[in-house]
Amino acid sequence: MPRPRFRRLTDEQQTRILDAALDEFAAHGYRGASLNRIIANTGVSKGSMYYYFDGKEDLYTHVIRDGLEQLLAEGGGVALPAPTDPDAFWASLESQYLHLMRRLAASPRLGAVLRDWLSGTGIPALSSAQHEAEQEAMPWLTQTLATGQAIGAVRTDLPPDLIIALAMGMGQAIDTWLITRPPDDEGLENAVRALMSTMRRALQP
Amino acid sequence: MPRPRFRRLTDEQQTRILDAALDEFAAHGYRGASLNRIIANTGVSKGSMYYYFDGKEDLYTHVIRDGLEQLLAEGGGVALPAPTDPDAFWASLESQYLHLMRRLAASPRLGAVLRDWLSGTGIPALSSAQHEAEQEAMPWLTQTLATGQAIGAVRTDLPPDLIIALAMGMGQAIDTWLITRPPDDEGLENAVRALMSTMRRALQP
DNA sequence: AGACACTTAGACCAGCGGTCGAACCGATGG
DNA sequence: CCATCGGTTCGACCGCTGGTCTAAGTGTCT
Repeated sequence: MPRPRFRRLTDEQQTRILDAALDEFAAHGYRGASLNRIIANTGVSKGSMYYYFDGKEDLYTHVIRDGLEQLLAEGGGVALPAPTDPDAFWASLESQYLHLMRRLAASPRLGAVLRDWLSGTGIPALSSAQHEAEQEAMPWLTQTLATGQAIGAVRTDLPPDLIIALAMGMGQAIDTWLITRPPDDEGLENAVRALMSTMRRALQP
Repeated sequence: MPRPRFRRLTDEQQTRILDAALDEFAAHGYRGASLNRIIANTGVSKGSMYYYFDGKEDLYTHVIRDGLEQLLAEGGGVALPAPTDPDAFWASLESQYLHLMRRLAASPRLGAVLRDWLSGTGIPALSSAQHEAEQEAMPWLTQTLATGQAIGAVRTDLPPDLIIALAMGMGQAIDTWLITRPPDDEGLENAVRALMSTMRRALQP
């Protein structure tokens, strides 16, 4: 989504800009972030920044997409060998979720910015960023849901998007709850286990 | 939370200001709202506004608290005669929740501003507003949870605040899901029923 | 009448996201 | 060798934001 010009910069310049942006967005969220500060930390001029990106939202979208890609790329996104019974399905989900949470815990800046993005569903100015980046995660969600339903692991008496919304809502609840705790790995594992069993109670047929 | 001076204004002036604020906050959320616009619509001068309120956040907090109070006052907050068996507990919860949602559907401005407030948990600038207004709803939540656990309607193997977080997360999921639908009353009733049964699955012992 | 606290008013501030025209740079063509 | 022309860089500038501050009004009590 950045102008193609941006991709023509040297990698060093690109990462320099994206890094400054990630810093700022992670520290202050979308609305609190100052594009001027990002620009100052980058060293590039304002005119150049607006030459590369359409504006603040465009830059934000790019940071989010980049982060999601990076997060899902490493084995998180590709489906494991399709489970054929409910137990295996939920176990696989749990391990994937744990994997995801571990990666998020390992890169706090990315975690902060993604959480900010997730919570900002209602901000109208960001609807395009929303749409843009949702394409990154949605296919995985719907497909996982579909296989879950196909093998009888997930109930079919609710609209699919409602099921997804419920799952995401519970996940977010656990996530924000976890943030307030000391994030040792054992606690994380327990929380994820608790979440998945609770989710299974709610979402199985 | 407004300065005491504000309460000394005539009721008409107070509602004039609060109404303009509600309008603006409902239309643009906290961050998108323009205090200058509120001031212009109010007719009062900037100096006076800052004489009554500490600033934007203070005004927002007051609007939220006022709205919550108003929402919970009319029979929503007071506990029904304490149910003594799980079925009654969940049924009572369902009816209260339905009542709440109906009232929210009936006053869209209040709904908009409360949703904005709920989703903005992460905004650090609003943490005080958060704290302030949470006092309004928290006691009811914890007490309801406690009675639910006492009569065996709610599981006790998870930390109480986690249970509350999960319930709120599911509620929010349903809520935002509902917003995208045509909000006829029958649909609302079905959604609430689905939510409460799902919540019960997840949260009962 | 004078003093005093309360209230109102709006000019002013730094910072925001975003725009814009001038300057710079390397390649191309006469 | 110079002119020209896209692509790129730059920072002054714009209208707006939330917030501050001082000066002027207003009412009341001595």
